[in-house]
Amino acid sequence: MVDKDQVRNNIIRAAGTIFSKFGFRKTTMEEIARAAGKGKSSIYYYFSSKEEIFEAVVVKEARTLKKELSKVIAGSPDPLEKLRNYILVRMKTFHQLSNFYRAIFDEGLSHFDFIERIRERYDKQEILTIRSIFLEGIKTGQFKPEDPDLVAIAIVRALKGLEIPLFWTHVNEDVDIATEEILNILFYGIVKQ
Amino acid sequence: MVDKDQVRNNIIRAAGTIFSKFGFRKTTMEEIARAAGKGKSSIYYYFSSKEEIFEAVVVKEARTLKKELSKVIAGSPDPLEKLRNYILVRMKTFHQLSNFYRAIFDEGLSHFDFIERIRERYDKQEILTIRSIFLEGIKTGQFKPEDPDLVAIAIVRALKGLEIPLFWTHVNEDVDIATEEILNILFYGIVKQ
DNA sequence: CGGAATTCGACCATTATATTCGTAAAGTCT
DNA sequence: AGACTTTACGAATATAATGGTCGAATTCCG
Repeated sequence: MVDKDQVRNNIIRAAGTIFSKFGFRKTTMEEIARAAGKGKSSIYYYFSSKEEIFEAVVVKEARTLKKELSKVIAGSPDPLEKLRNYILVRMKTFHQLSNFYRAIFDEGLSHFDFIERIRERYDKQEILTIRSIFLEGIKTGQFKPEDPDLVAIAIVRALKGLEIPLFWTHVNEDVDIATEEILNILFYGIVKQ
Repeated sequence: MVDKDQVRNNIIRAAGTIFSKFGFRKTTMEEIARAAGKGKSSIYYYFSSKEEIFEAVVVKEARTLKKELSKVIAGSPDPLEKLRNYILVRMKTFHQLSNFYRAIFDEGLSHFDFIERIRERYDKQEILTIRSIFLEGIKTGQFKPEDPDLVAIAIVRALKGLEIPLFWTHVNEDVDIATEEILNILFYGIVKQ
């Protein structure tokens, strides 16, 4: 009982790396089991279905990302730095997990209601976070005193816009550059001069 | 007739990127077709099977690698540079195509006889190339006058050794470092001082 | 027009795969 | 040790995915 969670976590970790490489559909229980060092049937002792494993992985991944972003934000007192680092880390993570997240958007995979929920909650949180950074920046006089709600939403939309080519084309290398580019444009348009 | 080759190449290119991401097994005809902008059945007008497409991709990829390596070797007159660059480029390419090549080694996929043939020919060629560079280096006095055949084979084996963890673990980032490391060790043991 | 080249939807046969189940092995407690 | 619980897995199954075929439609081109 005590290390059932241990094994569960192990499975989640193993499954995570495979999902992130091949997405939901192309990942088989066989592979997950092998990567976790167990027989295929044994997995069902810990999870009732492939979807449940996927859900666990998504939840864990979301939590990790959230933690990482918090750390980044706390890392610098300068709102400008904060915003820059936040966006950079967020894009990098999404980039790494492109296959993984593609599974979420791909085809009929969107009928995973728990994903919709996570996604929605995440979007709202992200808007709030950016809004808050932006507000700080207004206070310090570094950002123009625009409506923070509108600006936050605009930025989130821009980031979402970056996801699309990120997940569908295979020209992944360009994304980092594109992100930097967008960041610069964003700042030149946002920073009070 | 004239742009049948055009379409064929297009299919090969499309299939190549998918194979390189997911390997032979996980890549479906449906995906290849979609990526090539054709219906699934239409693909069979140009290729008689999935294996045939795979073969075409492998051949093309091998040709590209060969060309790139030739260029690198011709690029520098210094045997030491040559060897270093050769190994670097070779490892980088194999690294990028890890999924792709994994398909070759995975499970029962090795009964693709044409792959065996390519592989064998490639290994022999590689030994000759390295041997030749090493001989140059002996002439210039930069390498110890060891038996070039044995040294070449040893190096090729070392490179092959690097492939294994390269293709099977997921800690891919470490490989570049590992390669550099090996290169340094190799040179410190090889370069006359 | 008329025939050849090209495309594709519908279909089939086979395979792959998620999940179940019965049972074996490994602990655990008394 | 023996009974009882937890954990593991091989074999079996039902279903979905997929490679490949075929004939009909569409486009090309003289």
